[in-house]
Amino acid sequence: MKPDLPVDVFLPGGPDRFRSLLLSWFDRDKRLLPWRKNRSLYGTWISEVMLQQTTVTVVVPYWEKFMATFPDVHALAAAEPDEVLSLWSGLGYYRRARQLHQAAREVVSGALGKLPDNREGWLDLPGVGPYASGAIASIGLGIRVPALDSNARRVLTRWVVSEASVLDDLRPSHLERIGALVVDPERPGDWNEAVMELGALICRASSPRCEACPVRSLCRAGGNETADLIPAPRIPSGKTRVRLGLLVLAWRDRIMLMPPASGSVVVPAGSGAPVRPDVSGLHVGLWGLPSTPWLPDLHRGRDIWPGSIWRPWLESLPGVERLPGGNDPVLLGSFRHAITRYRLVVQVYGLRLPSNVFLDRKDVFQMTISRPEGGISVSKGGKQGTLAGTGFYRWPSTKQPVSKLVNKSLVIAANSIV
DNA sequence: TACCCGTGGTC
DNA sequence: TGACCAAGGGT
Repeated sequence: MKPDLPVDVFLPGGPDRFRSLLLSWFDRDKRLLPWRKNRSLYGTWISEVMLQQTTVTVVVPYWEKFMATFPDVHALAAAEPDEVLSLWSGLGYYRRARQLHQAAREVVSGALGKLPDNREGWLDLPGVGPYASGAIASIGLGIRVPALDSNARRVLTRWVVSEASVLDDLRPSHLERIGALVVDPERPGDWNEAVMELGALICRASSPRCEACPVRSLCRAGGNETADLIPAPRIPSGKTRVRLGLLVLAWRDRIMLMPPASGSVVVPAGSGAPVRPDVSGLHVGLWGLPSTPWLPDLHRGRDIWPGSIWRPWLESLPGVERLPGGNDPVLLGSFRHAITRYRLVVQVYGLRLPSNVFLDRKDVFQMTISRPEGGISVSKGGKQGTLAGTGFYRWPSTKQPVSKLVNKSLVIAANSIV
């Protein structure tokens, strides 16, 4: 793998044959995805951002709802940040939503006044990097540029490298060059999609289906039956074990949420007071359940977060000096969850406050969830609305009852806490 | 450069 | 249950 080797050594079988086989397969076997019908530049942009590190099946419903709510860049730019985040709730990587919204506003208020018509223009927008700018320019604008995501890198690497021992010789710059050379001049967008589709369906990271591959006859790794060794596996990074408690504080027909950390949270930090669930940049801009701080899980299996730790804070609320059943939340259960580099053990506590306690203190809780028929609505700063206008962090749904308590069934939790 | 940022599916 | 990974970008 030397950079001065002839092109046909870099491109086994030659680019024309490779393109022809792959595009024919793509035309026949490509998935019918919502953003592939009635293509638009805007819709392509939204899909590319949502698909970053996120699987297709997860993205589909989010994309459809997003497009229905914000059908064009003007609608998106005119939205409140909270509305955009709410449509992202559950999708993860929430910075994408904030940057998408910011980019829309830059587009609308910028000199151009419309979406960029070249790759460089896209690259200037927040949240659009080397890959996404190439994908949008080729798929949405028909410009002949590569779009090298992890799928494409894997496909190209296996195509040109037969064994793991020479992987070190294939530098990133070589891969970039190969990627740029091989883009189909007539159908650049279809080409980039085809390479990614092959990587997603056939040339998978684990257990590649070489027997079903349309370009197997040209593929060095496939021919050598070494595809599962290429490219080299990444070095895993360690997970930090963390334990935390969540408080489901029910009052009347409501569950308490705390406002985004960027807002004015008057609850004093320190002993006993609930905090926002975000830690060092996680869940920025989202509302969330009151939480204990995240602390190292040094005592596995032990209940080191008794619900009583919130007692001082609870007793500071008006009318909560002494509750009939005591001021200590009860442990409802626990679940495990992983967020990027953290492995969490989450213990969920519940406490129902008597309905005659007055809790409409905007300086403590700025939003609560209530439960009308047909959905969840919120009161926020005294105004009624629906949850489809407020982003909040949803803990992952599992089949465990406890997890349901803190997710889509917050309503149930409100009624189940006695 | 190596981290950091979420979530859900798969084996 | 846990490791791996998916249409990456920002710092």
